[in-house]
Amino acid sequence: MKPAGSRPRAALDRNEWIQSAIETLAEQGVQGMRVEVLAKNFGVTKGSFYWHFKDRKDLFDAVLQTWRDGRIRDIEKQSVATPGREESQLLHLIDVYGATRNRKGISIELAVREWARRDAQAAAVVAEVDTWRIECTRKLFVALGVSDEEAKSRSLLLYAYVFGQSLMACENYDPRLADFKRRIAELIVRPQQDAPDSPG
Amino acid sequence: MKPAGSRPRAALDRNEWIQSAIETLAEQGVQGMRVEVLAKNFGVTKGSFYWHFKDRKDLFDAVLQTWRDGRIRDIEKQSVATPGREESQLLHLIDVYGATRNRKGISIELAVREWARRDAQAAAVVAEVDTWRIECTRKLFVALGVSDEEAKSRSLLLYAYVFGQSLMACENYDPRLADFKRRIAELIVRPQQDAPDSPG
DNA sequence: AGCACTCCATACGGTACCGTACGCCATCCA
DNA sequence: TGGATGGCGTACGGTACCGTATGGAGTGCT
Repeated sequence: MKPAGSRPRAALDRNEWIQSAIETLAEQGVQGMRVEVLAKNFGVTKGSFYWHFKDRKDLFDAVLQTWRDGRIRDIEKQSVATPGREESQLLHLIDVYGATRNRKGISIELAVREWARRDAQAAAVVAEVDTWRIECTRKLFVALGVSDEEAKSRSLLLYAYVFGQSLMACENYDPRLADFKRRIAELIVRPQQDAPDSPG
Repeated sequence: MKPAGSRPRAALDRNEWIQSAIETLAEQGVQGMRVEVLAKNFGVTKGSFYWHFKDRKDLFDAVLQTWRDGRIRDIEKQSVATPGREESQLLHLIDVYGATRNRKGISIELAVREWARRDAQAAAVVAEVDTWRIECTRKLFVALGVSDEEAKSRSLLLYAYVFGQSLMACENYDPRLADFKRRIAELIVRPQQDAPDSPG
């Protein structure tokens, strides 16, 4: 039995390094995942790191795979179609990526995509995740009765919008921003523009 | 009169450093703008750099201001409303940011926004540019006859979409991708969903 | 007790940077 | 023709890293 909470320190495993690296990735980008800095955050030296990992690239690969697996699980969990509730499921999806909450998840997303712009492996992982996501929302749209083309288009728009939104700095543009976002979400999700809603 | 094309090398000025730094920014991100690397690209040493700039931050500030000024000029140029052509102007805007051409401009955009996520000054510049852009497209939408709220919402959607699009890796998702993008652009720009277009 | 194995510390060499101090050459100006 | 100044090279100290080599404390096994 291991001395789980003893003073010196519990032994680290690969996964703790990976989780810590992902947090650093979110905060500082790829370049921020530095061996000696991660080690210092744990209160150990890099001797420990090089016990668990061959080199820095080994950590990078593990981070990418861990992110990929987590995303795929999440996507499947969030996109199981519940007949009759597809529209609110889509709206919920947009809301989840809405930057105010889930700040950490968004940061990781952006950091990985930034990474992908300059690294082929990361780009491949992002492509895989994107394809999964679009496929799942496409099914939700199809369940709403739109054509396949329309469903794919709207899925693309949905994800491009949510990611692009988190890139923009418009918090102070208009106090009614939350209303605007609701309006946009409905424009994306509604198969047909119909009812004009009056203020009040 | 300066010896403009003499063999040794024409003297550099601040602006050449700044332009080179912006290219590096697009390719490698903020961390890539390194004094000694930029100098080596010019075939000089950093002695030259520190003649033109106080320090690295001085270059960073200049890069941000240069980008800001260029964007503001571009936005004004692209968004002068031509009565009766507002819809095609908006479609053209979406097209310009369409990643396939204008690759360099997009790279700079993304790099600056990545920068802005971790630097308050950059964030302020991005906020300024975003506000300008949204304001200009808002006017175009208003000229199309939609309400102020709708115009602001669609402007937000438009820019979030184009930036988000360049973050995604979906080139191989479907060969009809170009069609999808056209469809999306029209969904964003059209004040009212109306005519169902049949295939063929 | 003795040994192996796990996990980490220490120490080292090497690289890529930042910023500064200072020197050198060309040009312009009186 | 000499002195000021613009523009850059050279050299240095310092820091923050990566990766390796090796030692050493703790634990389990026999």
